[in-house]
Order: sequence, then C-alpha cells, then structure tokens
Amino acid sequence: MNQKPNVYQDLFLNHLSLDCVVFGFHDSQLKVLLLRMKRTKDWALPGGFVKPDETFEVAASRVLKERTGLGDIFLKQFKIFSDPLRSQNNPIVSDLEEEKDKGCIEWFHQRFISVGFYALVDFSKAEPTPDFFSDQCSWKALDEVDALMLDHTQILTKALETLRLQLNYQPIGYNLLPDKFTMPELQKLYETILGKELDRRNFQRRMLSYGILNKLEERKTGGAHKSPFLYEFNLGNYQKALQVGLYGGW
Amino acid sequence: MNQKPNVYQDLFLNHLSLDCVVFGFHDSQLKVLLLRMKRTKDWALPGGFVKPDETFEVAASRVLKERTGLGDIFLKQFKIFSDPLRSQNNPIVSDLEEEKDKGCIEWFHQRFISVGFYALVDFSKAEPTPDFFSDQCSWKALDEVDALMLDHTQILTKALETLRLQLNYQPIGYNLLPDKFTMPELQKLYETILGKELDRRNFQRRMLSYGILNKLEERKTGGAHKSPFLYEFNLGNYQKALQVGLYGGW
DNA sequence: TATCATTGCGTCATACCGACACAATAATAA
DNA sequence: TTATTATTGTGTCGGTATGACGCAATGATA
Repeated sequence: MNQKPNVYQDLFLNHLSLDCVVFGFHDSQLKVLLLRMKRTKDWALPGGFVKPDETFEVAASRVLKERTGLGDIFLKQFKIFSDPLRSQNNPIVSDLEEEKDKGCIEWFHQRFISVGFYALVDFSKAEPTPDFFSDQCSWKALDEVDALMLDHTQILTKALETLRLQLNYQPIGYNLLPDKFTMPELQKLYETILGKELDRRNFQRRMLSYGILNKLEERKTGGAHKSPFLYEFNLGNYQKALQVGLYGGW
Repeated sequence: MNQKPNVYQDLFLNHLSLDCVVFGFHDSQLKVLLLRMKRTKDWALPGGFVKPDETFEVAASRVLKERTGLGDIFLKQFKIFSDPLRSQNNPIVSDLEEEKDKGCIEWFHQRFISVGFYALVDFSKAEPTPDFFSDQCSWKALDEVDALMLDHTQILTKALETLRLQLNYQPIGYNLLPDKFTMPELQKLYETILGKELDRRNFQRRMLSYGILNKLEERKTGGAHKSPFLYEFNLGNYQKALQVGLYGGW
C-alpha cells in the first residue's frame, strides 16, 4: 500500500481487513505506532487487507513489514471487530473524492470486518513508514493518543487490556527490549504496560523465579548511581514459558 | 438455514462465516453439539454466515437459536481461522451437486474465513435441531468425537484449550449447571473441562474463597450416600468476577 | 570527600496451596 | 434392625509464595 493500487477488488478479498496495534518501548514509555491521514489529519492504526492466498497472520506480517521494515514480528490476533457501521465515514474516502477515483471509493464504501492484532517490536529497530493514505507514521506515547479514526480507539483499548491480561501467564519483554537489559528496565516495562508501580524487590524475586532470565557478569555503567547488572532472556525457557504459560493455574 | 436459501449471495456477506463450539454438561461428561452432513455423514460444528446488518456476535446468536432453541447464550469469540485452503472440499458441495444447484454451489466454492465461537449452554434446555445440510444434530461426549469436517477438529481443540485457560481467571458453571447444584457436581464440571482429577477438599476451599457461591440450607437427597449441600451462584459477584477476573495477578 | 538516589540482598508476618486425617451421613446389604 | 460402604463436611499441617519493608553497597555528582 505504499503505492495506491487501483485494483483493490482484484488484489484483495471483499469485506476483510485487519488493524495492528504495534507496541514499542522507549524512554520508559509504552508507545504505539500510528498513521496520520493525508487530508483529514486523523490518526489511525496501521492496517490493511487480505490477499486471496494469505492467512490473516501473513497479511498482518506483510503490512507490518511495510510500516516498520521489520520481519518476524511477534504478532497475536486478539479480537474481531464486526459492527456493521464500524467502517462508515472512513476519512480515506474524502481523500479519494478529491481525486475522483470511483473504483477506489467503492472499495472503501463496502462494509469491513477487521481482525485486531497486537504486535510487540523493538522500538529502536523499527523504521516507521507511512502508507499511501497517510503523510506521517510515528510513535505516540499512550497518554498522548487522542481520538483515533473509526473504531480504532476501541481496538487500541482492547489490545492494551489483552496485553495486561496476558502478562499474567506469559513472559514478555523479548520483543520489546534490547538483547541486554537491566532489571529496573524490565520492571519499568511492566509498570508501563500495567499503568502502576511495582515493588522493586518483589518484582525481582518473582521475575527470577520464572527462570527465563540469565544474569550476566556485566553491569550497565554510565547511569548516575549504582550500576545495575545486565540480564538477557534465556530463550529456551522463554519459548517454553510462551507455550506452557508461567503459572499452572488449575 | 433450516430451509435452503437459494440466495446466499443476496442474504450474506461473501467470505465471512462462523463456527460454534457449543459445550454442554451431562452425565458427568462435557459434550459438544455436532451436526451430521446429509450425504457424506461427516460430522461438523454448527455454523453459519453473516447478514449485512449483523455483527458476528449477533449472527452466532441467530445460528445457535436455530440449532438449540435457546436465546441469550453465553458466547465468546476465541480465534479467527483464515487458512486460504481451509474451506476447500466442503462436503456440502457434494450434497448440492446432486441437486444441480449452480448458484448455491458457487457460494460454497468461495474462500471463507471463519470466526470461532465457543458457547456454554444448559444441556437439559437445548433442543438440538439439524440445519438444511444435516440430517442429525446431537450431543457428543468429547472422547467420542472423531474426525470432523474441514478444519473443525482444529477449531474444537482450540476452543477447549481456550476454555481451560479462561478457567484460571473467570468463573464458570452458571451457564452449564442447573440453578441449584452440589459441590461435587461443580467439581466434576471442572475436572471434565480440565481432563484431570482435583482434590475434593482443596477444590471446595478455593471455590468458596471466590465468593461467587451461596450455600443453601437444602441438601440433595436420593444419592446413595451422605447427602451434599446445594449451592447456587451469587449472580452479583459472579458477574463482577466475569469482568474483573478471579485473581489480581500483577 | 561528602552527598544521595539507586541497587543488591535480605527479613518477617501472612496468605495460600497441596496433601492428608477423621467423623458424620445415607442408602444398601446382611 | 444392624453392619457395611462410599461419600461428604470440616479441619490440620508443613511448605511455599507474596506483600511490606530494612540496610548496606555503589557510583556519579556536588
């Protein structure tokens, strides 16, 4: 979608769309990747459509490759949004009307259901790239996000809610942090996602008990105080925890 | 879909379908509602399509109303299945070919994505009813379920997996048990869903600690041994637990 | 050299959980 | 009528996880 396809109906399947809530972590803040629409300047989630030979997962990967330059992104579908009126009044249409592009307008006038994905990416490695309908693609801290296009605010909210829930039985951080990181950094990530502060000492104890961290000999220097140890994820245990979960529960 | 609509393309949206995994509890067994295809005798999940004015949730409710006679069913979407090849070789088509119904065959030859729902219903109140393509609609215990049509086995497996996960932070039982029930019955439900046995005494302690049960004065008589107390769900707390979750987690 | 926020490591009381003991009960068999 | 037996109600006990907090060590800055 870097170039405007004049042939949506030939390229993509009717009614099907997807939207991605891309999370990144930077400056002790949880950020989301957003697009700004060309004419209306509305902000929107990166999204796209599905080709005849794609699963939704593949389509989402393709879209995120275009928007961030990254491949092999952590991606998870969390909900499907199917309100019959959700895709009405798409600001994209008003952009297109200026160009009198009939076929294209028709495509965007149809009803779309949207599969919501959330993605976790390394902030420093992503290269935000606008699509054809937007003039800007950039990271926004969660508390800077105003009203979004269509039902995208609702999608973002649900994604965050899901992420918070998953935190309880899934490891997180491998996709959001650099390879080596300190315990305070990891804690800050958790605190940002949860939106509340945690006890430093209890966090460390619990985190270490999961067995998904390797403590390194190095320390992170340069900070203005006592230099903390560096950690890395134990990928084997991390992957295992992703599948089995962190707690047995029942 | 009790009658065969000759006008799918006018009634429903292209590419969109849904499948429901309907769970019921009876005879200390977890059962699933299945349909048997008329000609091929393949077993399948109850499913359907989406009308232009429906959300997926509304469409699923409509389908389940037709298959069970029940309204206001506990319903939850858990995953969308979008393999491009998933809806190939639909046995329904071979049924239709006998009738040389061209338009109808075309409809079923298109690629469908399917939103998976799972539903929890009161076994005793449901009235299984086949649709136009099936000659039988009946409950099957989980271990009696053989290979299902298309990717329906995969859908069923994922539904069960989701249900087991949800058990950890959501109350369950209100939709599956009669109004009054005993602690052993509730435990049996948990054991059946989880596929493993639990300690009677620890189960009771944990269950009561949730605060979602009212202990009644009555006992259940007629059993061959000591008569157990009856319980009912405390609906207020139950609903609250559904939203907030059973455990704080982080 | 003193200051001070930050970090590493530890303590303590409490809650919770798994495993298990024992008496009470209700239908059935003797 | 009485003994048997499987089941249920209630409680205990030790181990473990959790929340709240103490204190000394560190490393840049003043």
